[in-house]
Amino acid sequence: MNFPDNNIDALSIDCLIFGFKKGELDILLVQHGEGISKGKWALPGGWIRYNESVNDAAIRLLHDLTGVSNIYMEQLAVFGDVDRYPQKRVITIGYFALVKPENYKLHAGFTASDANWFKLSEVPALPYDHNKILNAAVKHLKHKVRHEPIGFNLLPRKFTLHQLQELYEAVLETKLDKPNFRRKLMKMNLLAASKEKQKDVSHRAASLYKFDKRSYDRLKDRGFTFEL
Amino acid sequence: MNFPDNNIDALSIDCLIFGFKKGELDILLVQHGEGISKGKWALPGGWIRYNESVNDAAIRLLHDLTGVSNIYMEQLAVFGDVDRYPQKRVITIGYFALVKPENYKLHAGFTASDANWFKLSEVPALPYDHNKILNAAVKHLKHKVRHEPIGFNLLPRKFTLHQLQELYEAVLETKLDKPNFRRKLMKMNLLAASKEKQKDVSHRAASLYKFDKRSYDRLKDRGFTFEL
DNA sequence: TACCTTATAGTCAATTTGACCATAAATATG
DNA sequence: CATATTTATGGTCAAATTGACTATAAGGTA
Repeated sequence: MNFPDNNIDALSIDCLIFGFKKGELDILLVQHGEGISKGKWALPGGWIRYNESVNDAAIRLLHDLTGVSNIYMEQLAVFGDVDRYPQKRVITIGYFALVKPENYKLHAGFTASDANWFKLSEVPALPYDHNKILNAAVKHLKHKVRHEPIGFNLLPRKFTLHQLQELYEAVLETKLDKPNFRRKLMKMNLLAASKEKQKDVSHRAASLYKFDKRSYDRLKDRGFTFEL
Repeated sequence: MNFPDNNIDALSIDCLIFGFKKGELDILLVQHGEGISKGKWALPGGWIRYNESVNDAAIRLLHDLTGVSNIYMEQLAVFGDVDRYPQKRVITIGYFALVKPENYKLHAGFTASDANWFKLSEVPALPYDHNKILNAAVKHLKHKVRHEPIGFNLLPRKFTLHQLQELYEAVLETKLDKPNFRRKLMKMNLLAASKEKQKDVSHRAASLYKFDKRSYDRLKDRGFTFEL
């Protein structure tokens, strides 16, 4: 098939890129340089090219922003209210992504005034229906994190159990009991202990673990479902 | 805002309408009357009008087929591969819907040769990427039915615990222990017993229950989550 | 060395689960 | 009409899991 390389201009993609740092969830926003909403922070997004799949478009957009290409990503939802965008009818597909701290740096080409991380608690008023989209994404994250082992995508490749607990506490907005949390996670057999320990802490160093995707896939085949 | 009343022709909706009868899941398909795939059974779908929201378009399409307007419905996903549709680039939004047996009759205007229910196990090869979309929908149903009380949307308003169990057995493709299933569901406090009993059975009649959405909403506010 | 601080291990009662068995209520049959 | 048959509904019991804690270990720092 051979399509001209132009855009489908009624259909856009908006990215909901979450990060986790200092015990808080972050979201990546960009500053609009032109148009009606100039100067406003908004969800990063773009147009789908005529000869690329919707998923490929999302991958491309996420890569352009973060420089990372194997990022955790999934469709969130389509937002298609008639008046969500001014002047013309634009339907957008929200893409939900989670990035690890090691990929936190923005891609070359972006400066802090172009694109930046915002604590979820400090997100300003966004243009269009972007606040609504963000709320839907947060709700999705809260739900999904309890039913599938995706939280690891917000942590470094190697992490301590305490870091993992802090993540869940931040996402679910609740406190968890340390020994119980630990016991539950360990019994699932999803974490592979590495020989390494935490460094540069002024107290006993915790063991570092990795999420063991192999084990998870095996368990899932046998009917296991992650629940927290 | 005032838009011309034409279509956004790069974007369609396809509906995945599930039903449940005789212990088996059904899916509603329509027969194409024109075009390349003439005579083939396919997912029912249509175009989004320029002046209606995407959700409204889905509601309209579902109503046109089933005659029902308060049907359980949610977005499934966007399917946007470049070559999913012949000749031109069409991106489609899958809508997932569940209908109760009392709404099983097709809307006037459709005959059995236009639109019909197919057992999931007897679905023919469908055009475009419709089999892929259907598979995604089945997977979604299997997952969601365990984490949210949506199964009731496939049963009559009043149902027996055994009917409910049969539904879960069909969806999850597994056998469940009757007394345990019963105990678990009852303890959730989501089912309101009606005074009525099953009729026309040649054995002890079972009590009929209704799903109590009020209770569920109250419980959910207090942090309850449905798990099966 | 004493003393923080956090990691990690263990205890115990209460609850939930899984695998059953028992009884009840209705129709069907001889 | 008694008895079999069928499904509903109610229990039991050991095993596993959870929730709320307490205890000890392993570093650092004063």
